[in-house]
Amino acid sequence: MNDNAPVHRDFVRQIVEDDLKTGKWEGRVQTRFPPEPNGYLHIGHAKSICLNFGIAKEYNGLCNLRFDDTNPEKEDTEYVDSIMEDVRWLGFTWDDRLFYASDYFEQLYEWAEKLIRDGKAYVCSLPLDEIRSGRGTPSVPGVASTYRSRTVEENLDLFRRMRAGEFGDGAHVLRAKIDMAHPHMLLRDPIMYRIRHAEHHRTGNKWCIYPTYDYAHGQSDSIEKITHSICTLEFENHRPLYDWYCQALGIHHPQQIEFNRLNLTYTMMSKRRLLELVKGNYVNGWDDPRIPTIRGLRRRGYTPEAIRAFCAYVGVTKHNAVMDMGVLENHIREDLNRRAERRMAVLNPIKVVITNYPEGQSEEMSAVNNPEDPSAGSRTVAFGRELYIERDDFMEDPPKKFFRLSPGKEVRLRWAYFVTCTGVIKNDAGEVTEVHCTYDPATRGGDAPDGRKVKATLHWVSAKHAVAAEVRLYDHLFCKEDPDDVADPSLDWKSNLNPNSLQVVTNAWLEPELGKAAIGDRFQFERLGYFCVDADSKPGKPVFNRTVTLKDQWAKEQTKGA
RNA sequence: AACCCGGUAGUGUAAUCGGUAACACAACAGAUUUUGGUUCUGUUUUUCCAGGUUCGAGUCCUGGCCGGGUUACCA
Repeated sequence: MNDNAPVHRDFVRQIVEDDLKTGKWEGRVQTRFPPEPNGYLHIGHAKSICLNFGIAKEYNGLCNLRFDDTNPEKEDTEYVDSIMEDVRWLGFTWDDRLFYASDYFEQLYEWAEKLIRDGKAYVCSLPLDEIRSGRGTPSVPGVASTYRSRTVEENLDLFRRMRAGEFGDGAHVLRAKIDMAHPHMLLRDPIMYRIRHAEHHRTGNKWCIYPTYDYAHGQSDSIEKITHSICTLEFENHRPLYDWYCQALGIHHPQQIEFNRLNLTYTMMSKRRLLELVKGNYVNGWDDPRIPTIRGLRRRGYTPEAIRAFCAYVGVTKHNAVMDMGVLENHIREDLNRRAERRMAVLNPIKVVITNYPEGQSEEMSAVNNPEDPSAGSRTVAFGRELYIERDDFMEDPPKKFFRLSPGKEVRLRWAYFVTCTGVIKNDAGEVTEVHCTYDPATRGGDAPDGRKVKATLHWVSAKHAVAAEVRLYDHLFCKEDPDDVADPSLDWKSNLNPNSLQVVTNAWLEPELGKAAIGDRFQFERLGYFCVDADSKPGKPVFNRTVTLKDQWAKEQTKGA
């Protein structure tokens, strides 16, 4: 995975390159990532972050981090802090270019007065519902507000008194005077300022009027001398307004470019719904490894490199697309396959007794840490008479394509010996509680001197030396590819939540080396998947999260039979 | 309904002023393998429809069809 690998130019980069060629912005490239601090960042934001910071880097430009904090009732410093942390974790830096739309409130206010003086804005005192109904419908033109013809002096006076706090919430708004019959609903005298006696997380109680997104965003871009204002498709309709404000004010006018937002199967990206899942305790916080937040993915064991590679892979276009979750999973597999050291762990243990191995004896077997990376070296793994293997790796009465252990069959124990199953012990219920085997001392290390082959290699741990652990197995958050796919109209998307999205294994056994792992460390548990050490780990009581399973040919084979 | 945007293998993308459809993943088959992992090889499947312009159209034009967005004092 090479972040600097030549990628084909998407349409946004083509625009940037064309502008560079024609000298439209004097050779400058300046972008920005403008989150509203009202929620945690998710992988959809990662796509936007990679695009904005990526373009700036590729074309010797700059990318600002700007908080779009124009709605005090929904925003909080908690979100500001988490967003900065997540952007940094993803591997991007804004140096000293950290801005807030709230930094521009005074300038925005002055520009509003200018629009009033130019006859392009007015104070409207209609109640909310009348403003709404007055706007008409897409097919029916709107009706001019009775306040549309107020004089400049009256508007200025009222607007200043709005700022001074003389009126209650909703008593007046400032509207742009555009065209009440415009086919674009957004251009039918949109609201620029509303009265909100609310404390803002940065400006405190200095203001009681706050600019709307449309009145603040383009001008913030303009103040920062942004060249390319890249946003998602749902703002396409807002571009005429963006352009109108810049033109009416006669200020630096960046180009707004819209791209398609990222959608993934089996999950969802809506901030509102993510908030609902967290507040409703459907998941355990914003860093729950099942949700697609940046910190959820981080806790799950994803690397910034894998996320960046994925974002580059998904591409940038203008039509809605839904990426298969499997593609994201493949990216973390690809990254971790190269980097993660191998270890052995048994999640669903069944005991194996090597009946011809001396009681009380044990030995150290040498195991390669990463076959993809010779420099990762090797470690030793304790072997003994009693072992645990995966319950799924033994079948008393196996189907034809089952290569693993069964009575009379010989398999290899990874890095140890060939063993042959000689029998089983069962409990009163008829369940197998112990598998008996004999080993071939000549196969130490896992190779048979006589050249004979086995069809399977199993992972194992020594019962006497193994470390106990909790392992959390994650699956898709939703049962359906599309969480909104609900047949029963009385149900909503939450009815598609996967009840088995978290499975906690409390009696897993790990090879001794894993007892030393530190929080955040990532490993491949051989034949099972990639796992990382969770923050809930305590000394002597490690907790692992499964990041993703390995591809599993055998599991696929079994689904076919079913 | 009006306005805006978009339709290329199953999925995501490419084909850069019109030049004869490709890449990745998935799927399937095989090889290799001390992980049923990795790696490698091969196979299947594509321009929404109908006209038009042209020697030639995924690309341009016209008309349909389908999908998404918008109709917040959210962003």
